[in-house]
Amino acid sequence: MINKPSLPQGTRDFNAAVIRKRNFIFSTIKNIFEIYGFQPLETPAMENFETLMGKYGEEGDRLIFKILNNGLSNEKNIEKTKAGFEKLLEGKNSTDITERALKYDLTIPFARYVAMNHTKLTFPFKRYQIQPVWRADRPQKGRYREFTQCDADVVGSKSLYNETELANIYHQVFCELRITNYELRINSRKILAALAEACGGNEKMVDITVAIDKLDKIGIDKVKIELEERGLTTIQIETIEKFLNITGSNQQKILALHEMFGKNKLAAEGMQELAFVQNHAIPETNLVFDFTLARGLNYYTGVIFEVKAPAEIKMGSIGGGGRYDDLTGLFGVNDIPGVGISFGVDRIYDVMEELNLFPEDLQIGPKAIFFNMGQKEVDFAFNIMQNLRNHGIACEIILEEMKIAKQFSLAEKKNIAYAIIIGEKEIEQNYCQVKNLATGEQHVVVLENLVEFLGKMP
RNA sequence: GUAGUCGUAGCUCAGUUGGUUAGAGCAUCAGAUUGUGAUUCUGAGGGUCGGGGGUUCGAGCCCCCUCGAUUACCCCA
Repeated sequence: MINKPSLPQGTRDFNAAVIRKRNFIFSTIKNIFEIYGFQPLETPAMENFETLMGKYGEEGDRLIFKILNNGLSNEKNIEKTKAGFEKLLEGKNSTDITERALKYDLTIPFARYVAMNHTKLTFPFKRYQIQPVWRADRPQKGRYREFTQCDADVVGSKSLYNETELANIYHQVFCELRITNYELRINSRKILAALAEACGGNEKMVDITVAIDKLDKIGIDKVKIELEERGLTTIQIETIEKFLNITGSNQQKILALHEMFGKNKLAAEGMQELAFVQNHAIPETNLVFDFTLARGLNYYTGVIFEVKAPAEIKMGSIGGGGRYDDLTGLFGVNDIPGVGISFGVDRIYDVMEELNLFPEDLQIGPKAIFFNMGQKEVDFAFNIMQNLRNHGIACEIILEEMKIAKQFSLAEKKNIAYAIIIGEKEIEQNYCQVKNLATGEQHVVVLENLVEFLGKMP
């Protein structure tokens, strides 16, 4: 009994039409990365499990796709396998069962790469990376188990100009994709740290940020309840509420924050960072200071970014990133600060599809197709076709005999621009009919001139 | 990991309180029509009703399990 074939949950096949649209996004992003001086890097689909473990928080670890070791049932491994499995059942991980995992993002593998190669790299080192990543998350709208990230990171530079450049990359990419009303939210972890300090200490930072990050979604009252559940006192919650009530323009927000934190050093630094980015960057309609922005990943230390899709689309963030002081420290190489951003191509695709933003001329097939007017004619046309191909003109020939009407609809489905008809008469008199399939216009072209003719036609 | 909704032809969907052999439109194929895409007409093929089990004289419909899709939560791009 043969089962119906299917795909693993959350994965997709991409047909030609989809790939052309995806490539449009990829090439737009890639070009701009290159213009800003970033160089490409690719890393393996899988990493050693230990490389990824513990880098994304508890929730993140749960979502890493683990790869089962080979040879588990091999006699000499069987004791180890059993012991390892016992550990798994206790909720622990065991390298006796899994030594490798699919990569979860591009940042940690990049940090691993930098740590491994830091003696050979020239700093500041700028790389971009466009590759699929995998997460064992439950799929839903805009969420896939296999999706592609486009990252750009600079390591070995503390300059805030990097943040500014990255903000401008976001702006330039989204303008080119015509997602003009995207929103780039930025915050600084230092401001959040200052808030945590004002609320009884750094160890409260995670609790506070996780809760206030949800303000948009669940509202102030529920945030307060969550803060209470997380052990914050009433006075501390009042402070946080005051913090969350800061609204207005970016300028007004800074003023209010200034008033609230006074001379607090961390807060002042954070505000300075945000102001710096704003002064060198993009329109305020796109750049929004958002002090509630936290971002889950623990390794961020300075400015953090998150890109929101246009408000009319219900979609999570379509990009994110931030500054990390010591990412490679996780791999034993200290003092390499960095900052990076990421584009979520799959979500950008969904947004563009919904807003109908893809250019119409992306769907191009071969330029010409030779109709089948009989076996002898095919034989003749084949050589003409090869000559076109040798001149770089994409074309094909219909090898099966079929009715003319069908040949036309076939050509149309393949998005082919021109039909070339060579029948008995044409062979005798050394010409062909070239029909523009979009307009219906038909030309008589002498065979010697066909390359030149098609070369000139759009 | 938790919860809701859904699953009938290639696609979009009908299908009565459970009742004969499960339907339509579109698409496909063949013919009218052996050198120009349309229209029209005629005909044809196509279904383990997601899968398994149960209740029943009888299940596409009711019950249980399971798989998949989708949406939301958690978290995230």
